[in-house]
Formats: sequence, C-alpha cells, structure tokens
Amino acid sequence: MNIGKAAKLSNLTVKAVRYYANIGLVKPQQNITTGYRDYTDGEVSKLKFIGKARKFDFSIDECRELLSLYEDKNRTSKEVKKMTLEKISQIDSKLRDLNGLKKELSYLANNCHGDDRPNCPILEELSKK
Amino acid sequence: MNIGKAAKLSNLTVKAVRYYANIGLVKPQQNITTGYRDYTDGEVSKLKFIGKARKFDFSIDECRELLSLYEDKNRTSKEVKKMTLEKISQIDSKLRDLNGLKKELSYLANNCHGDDRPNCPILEELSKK
DNA sequence: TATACACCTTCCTGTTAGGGGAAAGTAAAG
DNA sequence: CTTTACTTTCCCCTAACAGGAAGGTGTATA
Repeated sequence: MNIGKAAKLSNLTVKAVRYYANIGLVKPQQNITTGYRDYTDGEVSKLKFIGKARKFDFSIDECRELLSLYEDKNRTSKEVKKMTLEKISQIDSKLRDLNGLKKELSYLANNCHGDDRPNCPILEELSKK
Repeated sequence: MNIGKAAKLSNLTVKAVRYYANIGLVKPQQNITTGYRDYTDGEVSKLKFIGKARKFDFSIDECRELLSLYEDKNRTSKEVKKMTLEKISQIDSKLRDLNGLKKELSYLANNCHGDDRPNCPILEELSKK
C-alpha cells in the first residue's frame, strides 16, 4: 500500500512515516519506476508499534532497540523490562524537578498581590544577587 | 568586563552569554578595534536574572518579556503574576502527562517477569492492534 | 623581544523528531 | 483530456545552546 494509507492505518503523519523510512527505522520497498514506497501489513504493524512506544515517551533510538528486541525471537523479557524501568526512573526524575519548580513558583505567586501596584516579589526574587 | 568574567559572575556559560547577545536579549557594547564584548554590572545583573528565570523553566521569549517588565518601572505586579500562574499551569499539565505515563509503564513493568524467558507483556502491549 | 598560553571573535555543524512548503512526477476519476 | 489527489525529493525551520575550527588579542614570563 502507499504511504498515505500506511500512515492512516498506523495513526501517524505521512511526514513521520517518511522520516522513519529515511532513518532506516521502517524501510519499505520502493517502486523502481515511480519511487513510491510500498508498505506491507508487517511494516504497518511496526509503525503502530513505534507510535505506541513514542507515546510512552521512548526516543527514536529506544524505539529502534525495542523493535529489534521485538523482532528477535530469542530475546529475553529481562532486557525489555530493564529499558522500561529505566524509562520510569527518568520520568521520576522529571517529576521531582517539576514538582520542585512548581513549589518555588507557587510560593512566589502566593506572595505576589498581583494588583496594579508596581511592587512585585516575583521580579524581586529573580533579580536577587 | 570581558565575556568570560560576565559569564562567571552570572553562572552562565560563555556560549550562552554570547547567544543572548546574538539574539538581542542582553547586548553589551563591543570594542570597535578588537570586537571584544564589554559587559557592565547592570548587564551582568540581567544575565543573572535570565539565568534564574531559565531555571524556573521560563523560555527565552518569556525571559525577554519578564526582562522588559523588570525594566519597566510602570509595570504592575498583575502582569508578572499572570505569567507565573500560566507557567504553573503548564507545569501542572506536564505533571499530569508524566504521571499518567508512569502509571502505564509501571503497570507493564509489574506484569513483566523480567527473566530469561522470551515472553514479554510489555512488547505484547506495544504490538497490540 | 619572543613565545607561550589564555582569552576573545566569527562561522559552521549538530542536537530531536519531525513540520511546512515548493517543484515536479504519478494515479485515478470524470 | 483535465482535474484532483497523492506521491517524490529537496530545503529551511524549530529551542537553546554545545562543540570545534580558524584566527585575532592580551598578558606573563624567560
């Protein structure tokens, strides 16, 4: 099938699908005369797989790795679980950062009267030495 | 003072400080003959201000806005508070996304035995239609 | 004075994961 | 035969710098 249909079936944009072909993530055959890419059902499945993994915040390189694990019938679940746990710990780290940030900003906002007066503790904090 | 000292005093990298000059965020005078940038104490204060705002997750464009508010003696605290509250709500949205993501990944990881067997619920989930 | 070394400049490339759009070829329908 | 929809490659754009090359400058020391 053509790239448009493959994109629709996998819930991805044509741009993304073409990008994945260019970086060698999912390389369909290409018609020699027209240059049109020709996707198989199997390749569409891979695209869907990638789409989900991307939603789970895995990077393209991680998707590449997951895909190779997925295709390797001799792989162990240990490797996949390890990647997943790593991803969770990355998320935890981001959560900590964001929570800290929110706390500081909330403190500032709570102490700013937010009216028409020029005095502003937020800017004061930002301009502290 | 030269850019190196300004960078050190503001806890920024020389690259970042030069970048801020290039985009017109903090533009020091430049020696005509040598081309060396010459930072005043006031400019260093602005750099510090930006460094803090960046740590608070404000974008460069937001920093530009905050800086202009900071320099405008007629500005009201209302405007600054509004930006801060918006930033907090952006952070809240990110927190929600990440928490949802973590929940899903944790569920998958908890259901994956993670041993030497090839069976893996994580990959099964990713390859679901 | 020569030279070593630290510091500065501009310019170019690379990062992530594609988006936007141009110019041109192809396919299907009317 | 023409219109419309689809496809191709190619190039520039994003955020916020980092890394590095090539070359000029400033200063300390032998």
